[in-house]
Amino acid sequence: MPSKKNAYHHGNLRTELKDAALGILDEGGVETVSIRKVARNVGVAHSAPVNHFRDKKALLTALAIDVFCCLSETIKQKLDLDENNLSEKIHTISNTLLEYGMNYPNRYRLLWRRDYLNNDDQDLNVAMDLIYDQLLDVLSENQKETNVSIESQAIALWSMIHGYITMRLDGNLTAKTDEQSGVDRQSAIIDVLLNGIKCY
Amino acid sequence: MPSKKNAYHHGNLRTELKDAALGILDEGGVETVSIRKVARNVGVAHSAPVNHFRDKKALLTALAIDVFCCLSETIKQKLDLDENNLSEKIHTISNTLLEYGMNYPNRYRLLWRRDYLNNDDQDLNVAMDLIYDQLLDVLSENQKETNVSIESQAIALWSMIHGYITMRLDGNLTAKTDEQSGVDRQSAIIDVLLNGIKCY
DNA sequence: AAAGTAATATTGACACTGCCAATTTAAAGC
DNA sequence: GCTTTAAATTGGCAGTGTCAATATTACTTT
Repeated sequence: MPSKKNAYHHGNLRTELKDAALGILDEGGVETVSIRKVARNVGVAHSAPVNHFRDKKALLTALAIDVFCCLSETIKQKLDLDENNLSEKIHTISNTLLEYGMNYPNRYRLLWRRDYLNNDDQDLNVAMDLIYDQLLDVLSENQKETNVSIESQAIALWSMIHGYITMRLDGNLTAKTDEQSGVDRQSAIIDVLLNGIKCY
Repeated sequence: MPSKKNAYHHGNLRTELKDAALGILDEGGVETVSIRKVARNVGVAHSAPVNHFRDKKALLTALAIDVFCCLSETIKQKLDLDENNLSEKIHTISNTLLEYGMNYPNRYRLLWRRDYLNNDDQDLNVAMDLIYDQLLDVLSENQKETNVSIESQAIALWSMIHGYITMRLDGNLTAKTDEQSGVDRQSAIIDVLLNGIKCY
């Protein structure tokens, strides 16, 4: 039933709307996504989407869920790929997220634009937790005893990665190698977290 | 010359526009700020602001600059207050930023909404660097030799603080105390950065 | 003081937006 | 075959940012 061309009832309008919206999102960011433009690109009346997405937030939320799932799936695959040690796994997660953010900046940004999303959407929140849970899993492997909880470690890591990517995407930082160690900045800040600033 | 009431020429319209915009920003976030609404609140024609702010971005950029300056000034004062050691200074910066973010969530968010700001505005970028430079200054006090550069340490710290605040403001995290150490989460993640995750 | 210039505010308009209501069309269920 | 339901259409409303033309005031220069 999904293949009905030139029909009044489109058949798979929902999917096509998402695809079109994703295209517009990639192109110009979430601000440029308008329901009417999406409808226009699909070739359908400006009010047709309402049957599939209650409002603009519903459409964008659906996109964000897809992105979250895709992203956590990618991380999962990379982690499963080879049997790395703990610190390598952390670098892998960090690099995967950064790479995705650089490749799809507007998709990554959408994930955190809560003002454009239905924050109460349960599917969205479940999808968000997929990544955080992976961090928890990886950190749980650590045998060394620590002062603070695994949760705080995961939040510290998650915060740092997200903050760094955000700034990179916003153009506040540029891709550079660490002036001292010679590794790229992304790896350097992860190393800071792993080893500590160790003051005094 | 700033005091001219009931005059055709307002006198200090620019300042009043900023104040009104700040009020709307605080109330409902950057999305709810519209030039027309600002003009209405000030009691002036919908197109009057154009003489003082070229467009909406110019108005919001002016606000962001003020916020950045106010914020870095607050940090400066708190750091000068007493002669703390390095780790305490870092906690102070972190706490100050978080506190400001919790008190003025929409102002803090505005700082990073580069799509609403004139990114090329030089004053804005200078104001942004005020905070980062303070981080650099504090970290430069560290005597211990490190693997990575001060810059990477500052970026790591800045990223983590910003990422954490962002998530807190977005409701992805709630205020909690660390399950293990008993200190608040904000302090806990700073401690993670200071001491390191220490895996091997 | 008068005239001319620049700054500032007003009004009106345009194209765009999200959303809503009423309507038309097609599909599905009995 | 008829009814019900789903899906898409059209038209309209209030709101937006921005522009152009105009009116008003303030400042400068003579």
